[in-house]
Amino acid sequence: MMINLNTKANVYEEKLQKCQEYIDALEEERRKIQVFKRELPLCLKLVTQAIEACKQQLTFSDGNEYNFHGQSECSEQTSSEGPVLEEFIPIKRLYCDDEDQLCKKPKSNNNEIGSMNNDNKASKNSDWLRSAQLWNQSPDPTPKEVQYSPKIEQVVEVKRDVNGGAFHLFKEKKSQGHAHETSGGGKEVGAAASSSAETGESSGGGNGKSNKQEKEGQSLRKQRRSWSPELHKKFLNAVQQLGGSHVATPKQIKELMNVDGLTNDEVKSHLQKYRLHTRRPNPSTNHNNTPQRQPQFVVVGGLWVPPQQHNSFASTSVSTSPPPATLSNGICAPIATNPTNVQDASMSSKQFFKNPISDDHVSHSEGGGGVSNSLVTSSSDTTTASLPAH
DNA sequence: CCAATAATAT
DNA sequence: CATATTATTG
Repeated sequence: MMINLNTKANVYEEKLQKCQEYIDALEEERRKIQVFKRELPLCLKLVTQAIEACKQQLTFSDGNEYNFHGQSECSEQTSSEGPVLEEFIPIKRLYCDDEDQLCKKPKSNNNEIGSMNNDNKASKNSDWLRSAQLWNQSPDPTPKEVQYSPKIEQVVEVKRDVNGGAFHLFKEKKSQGHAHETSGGGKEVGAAASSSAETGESSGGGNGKSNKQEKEGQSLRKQRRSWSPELHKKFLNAVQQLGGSHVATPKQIKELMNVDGLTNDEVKSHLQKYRLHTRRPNPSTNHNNTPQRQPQFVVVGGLWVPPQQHNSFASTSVSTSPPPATLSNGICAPIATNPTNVQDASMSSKQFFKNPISDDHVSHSEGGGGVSNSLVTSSSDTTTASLPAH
């Protein structure tokens, strides 16, 4: 008898302990999502409720030992809230799964998404945050609501004049040594995270599914991609490496840039514009003796600078000779001098390649292969410059 | 309303 | 992939 009681008590103890552990786990969980309480208010609430419920179970269970379905209650709550949460599918999947699991919710919807590794939530969180990309910065001054699901993106018309801001920002940014790409990305994660990401390709292979709304295909044009200076810089680098805008092919460029979420079409389009602009931006200005050949600006390490300046610090002898002279005797001597490719830059278009950015070799450590864009890069490009082509 | 520029169609 | 056209945005 006593033995029996003893074991019973033991079992009970054990259950109590388990319950306590469960509560602990829940609390830890809550602590984790505390950070996202704005984004996941319901989730937080849910967990809190669960904790309370379990605690109550603990206290009450003193009297009636066996109503140990603390969990059942839990699941009840979950299920009750479940429907409400349906609208926040992504969140639920991402963050509330754990609870579902813990609660051993009977219905346990094993969606295909279930394949998602539920393991380290922490890393998942960061992943989620990391998905922010450098070109679409959502300035969204009101962080309170983040759009998690790309599906409702059309609702978020918000302001997309962000670019302007970005540009200014970069302009001001004298970027010293450090790569703003990474650091910036990391630092601004919070802000960037609120971005709705374009069509939702998202990074880390989140949803491979084409989330094209099955609505009328016409209505959704892809979100305009804003070519931030950073992005454009990468583009330039890629183009340079490939030996000029005319030989570079969109696909190659895209791959060289190694920017995820960037599509061929986007690169193509940008390349098109780039070519247009590099070709003969402003014929009228060119009425000097050396027509189109002599660039008004040369690019140095990604910088557009007036030739004089460039010469001044770039070279010694030839520099003094004015463009016309060089043309008469030699072919674009100055250009040759300048190792960096001289994209014919006569474009006077206001903004296209106005180069506020001073980023010499900021260019990274990207996985795609080191890009040394600096002066040493492609002297081969001089060929491009030298041959008038068109 | 126009120019610029990105997306899409050819 | 290159161009042409169309849509969108400032």
